[in-house]
Amino acid sequence: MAAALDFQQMLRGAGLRVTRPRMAVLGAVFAHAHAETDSIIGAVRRELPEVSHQAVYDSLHALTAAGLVRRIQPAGSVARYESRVGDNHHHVVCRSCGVIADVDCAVGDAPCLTASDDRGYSIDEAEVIYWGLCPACSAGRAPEHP
Amino acid sequence: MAAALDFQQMLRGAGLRVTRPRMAVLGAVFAHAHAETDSIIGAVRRELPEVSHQAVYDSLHALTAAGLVRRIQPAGSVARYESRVGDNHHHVVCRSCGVIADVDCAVGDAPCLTASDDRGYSIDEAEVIYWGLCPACSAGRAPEHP
DNA sequence: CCGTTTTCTTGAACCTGTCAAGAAAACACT
DNA sequence: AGTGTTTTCTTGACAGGTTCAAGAAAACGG
Repeated sequence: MAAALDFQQMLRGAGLRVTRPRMAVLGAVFAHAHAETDSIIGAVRRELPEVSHQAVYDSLHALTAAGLVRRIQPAGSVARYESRVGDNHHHVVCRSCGVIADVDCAVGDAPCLTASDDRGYSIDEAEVIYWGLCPACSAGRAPEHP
Repeated sequence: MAAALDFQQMLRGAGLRVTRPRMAVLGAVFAHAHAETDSIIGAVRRELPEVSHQAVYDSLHALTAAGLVRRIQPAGSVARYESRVGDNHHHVVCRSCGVIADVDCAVGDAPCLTASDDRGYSIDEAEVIYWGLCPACSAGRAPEHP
């Protein structure tokens, strides 16, 4: 777990101003992987009860643009954020309850970055999402999100 | 391009009732690849001016559930639909103008369907989205969607 | 042709997320 | 430290895509 000082350095290193809301948002994203915006707002407010949701949205945008966090949004889901950036991992999403888990890239370092025919696009990222059922849901147990 | 009779058979084959809105929606999805919901509503109304958007949403859900069309929704985009199903192709999305193109799967038939570590999930689909710039946008020309 | 079931119409609501204006805070410089 | 400039946060309203709910209409089986 990264500490307050680390977050501060991360912000400065990315050329961003250090503010309480940003520190709290960064902490929330590191503490809760794949958290949706609403959860992040909740987590931030436990530390700083007065932050506006707008501040959280702005912070998340700034952090995403700076590459400190990554935004993921599987179809049918709201935006989620995670702190693992730059390590080319992918995600498994449960069709039933929506839970997301990380999956390291099957093929190596930057594998999928080449399409068979790139259609003339200049590709800079390959995103892989595996769809299926999480262990709990495939076992027939009640999903987290009924 | 598939004709009305084909659509009718597709619906029946999938155990769905044949209704005018569904026929029109199916036709619209086949005619316009990667069309967003709004465009589909427009296309359907050119044929059946009185359909409600709700009927289109319901039809799209039914067709998607039946596997006749596929719903795709890259992050930051609204829902889009396509008629190529079951052939394991993927998509390139332009970061600038949002245009989507099809890409045949690089590795073969059902390649990416195996994650290095599936985390206990029972995976049934691997979705790959390549992000980059389309030829027009990377050439610096004005994007379609300024 | 009739009854049952599914689907469509109508109209309203919801929920993320964004826009806009001013107040407050952070940083650079002295 | 103090000050000025720039960025960021607060407040409040708003937007667009999608869903919910109730009743009317249409499709299908017999």
